[in-house]
Amino acid sequence: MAQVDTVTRILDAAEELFAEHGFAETSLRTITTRADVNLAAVNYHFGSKKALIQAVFSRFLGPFYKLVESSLDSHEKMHPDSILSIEDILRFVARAMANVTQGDRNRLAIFMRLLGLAYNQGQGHLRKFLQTEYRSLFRRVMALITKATPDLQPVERFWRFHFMLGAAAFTLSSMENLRAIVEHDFDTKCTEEEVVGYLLPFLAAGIRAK
Amino acid sequence: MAQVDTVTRILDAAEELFAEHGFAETSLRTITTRADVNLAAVNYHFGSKKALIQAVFSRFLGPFYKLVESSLDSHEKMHPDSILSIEDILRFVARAMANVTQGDRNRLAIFMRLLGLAYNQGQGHLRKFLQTEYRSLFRRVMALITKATPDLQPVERFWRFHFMLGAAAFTLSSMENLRAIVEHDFDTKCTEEEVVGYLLPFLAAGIRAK
DNA sequence: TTTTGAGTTAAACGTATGTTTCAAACAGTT
DNA sequence: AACTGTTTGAAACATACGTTTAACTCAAAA
Repeated sequence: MAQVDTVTRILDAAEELFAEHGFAETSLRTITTRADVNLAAVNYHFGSKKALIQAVFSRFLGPFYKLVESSLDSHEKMHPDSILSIEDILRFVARAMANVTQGDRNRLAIFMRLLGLAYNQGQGHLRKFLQTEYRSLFRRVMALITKATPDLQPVERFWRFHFMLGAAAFTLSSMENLRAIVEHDFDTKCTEEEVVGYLLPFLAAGIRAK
Repeated sequence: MAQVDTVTRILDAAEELFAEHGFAETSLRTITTRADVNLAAVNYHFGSKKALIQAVFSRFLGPFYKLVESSLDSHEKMHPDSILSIEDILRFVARAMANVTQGDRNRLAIFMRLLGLAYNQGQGHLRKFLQTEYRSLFRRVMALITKATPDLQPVERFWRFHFMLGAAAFTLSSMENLRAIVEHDFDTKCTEEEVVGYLLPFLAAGIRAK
């Protein structure tokens, strides 16, 4: 076996390059070159480019999924019948993300960029893949949000949820650029934690507007 | 001259297809086929695909830009020294957008998609094009927002502004997809106006959180 | 009438893409 | 050491792309 698994090297390279340039704009040759792997390796190990894209998602979403599930489970075991506030829910999610991305600062931005692309990319196989593969987690979080915002109409809650998703995906995915602007315009540095600290109150206030 | 100008037919087709499938995923052949125009016409009239993308955007941005400027001008002439609320500012922008996009539903998605790409795409031609084309309007709106939120720290206002931008860009650019989900999950149809009607209170509440 | 020049057309060009092929190299088992 | 299934390697394949070319159309100017 090589120093690092071929599959892993491909996933690492693809993750970075997809986030940087998008899916259609990133060729398998660029990926395999950066991964220092033969071109055919992608089709051998993953089957197709589409499958590689989905694999990139799964590697991130899998651990994230389990972490959110387990932390929610343990919380519900300790505090049954408790109703989480929006802030609580967001903190749970944010903490899981921080845990999954820890060690690789760019990983959060990368994932958010992928998420944004997945939503925008036309009749994407990506969105359907995400929807079917991670429906139960989505529903569980959505159910918590529903309990936390009992006065909201379902449709409006749906839209506000995606407003939150958009605010997070957009800013966190271009965090690098935005932080550079902040440093230039305000002569201040922002850590990732500070940005998340700004974000969560914004989201919470937004979802219970009026 | 044909029934409709070749240039216009190309722009119309490109606008629809870009919104539907994205830029990289839309080929010139698809565009020229739908426009019922020869393939070479794009390169003859616009020079390149990049230039076509910018032209599509300019056709939207030009009128939008002028509309916001003039409506702000006339308001300031009628009510000098008045301080606009966040809701007022958002309504000005939304109304200009509605005016520019009226009659063609995809235009809003196009614009938002371009905006997202411009922010995400590291050093693409889009970002520079938008920055130079967009700057003075951006600064004017930002100044109004500053007056409307005097208690906010500049850095936090900067972030909250981009949270708003993100929520809008993300949801409006994938509005087609999201509306389909709403129709499937809630058995309800959402008009664009309704979505914007949901969006603005969310944004306003978010930017003055706490 | 002839000339001009912008507009259109069909075809081709060069390049880049995702994918496939098949022989060579490898690792583990007997 | 020989066999076996798995992984890699270099090359080719078929296709799709953006772009360019050069012949052609045709209305208006000279």
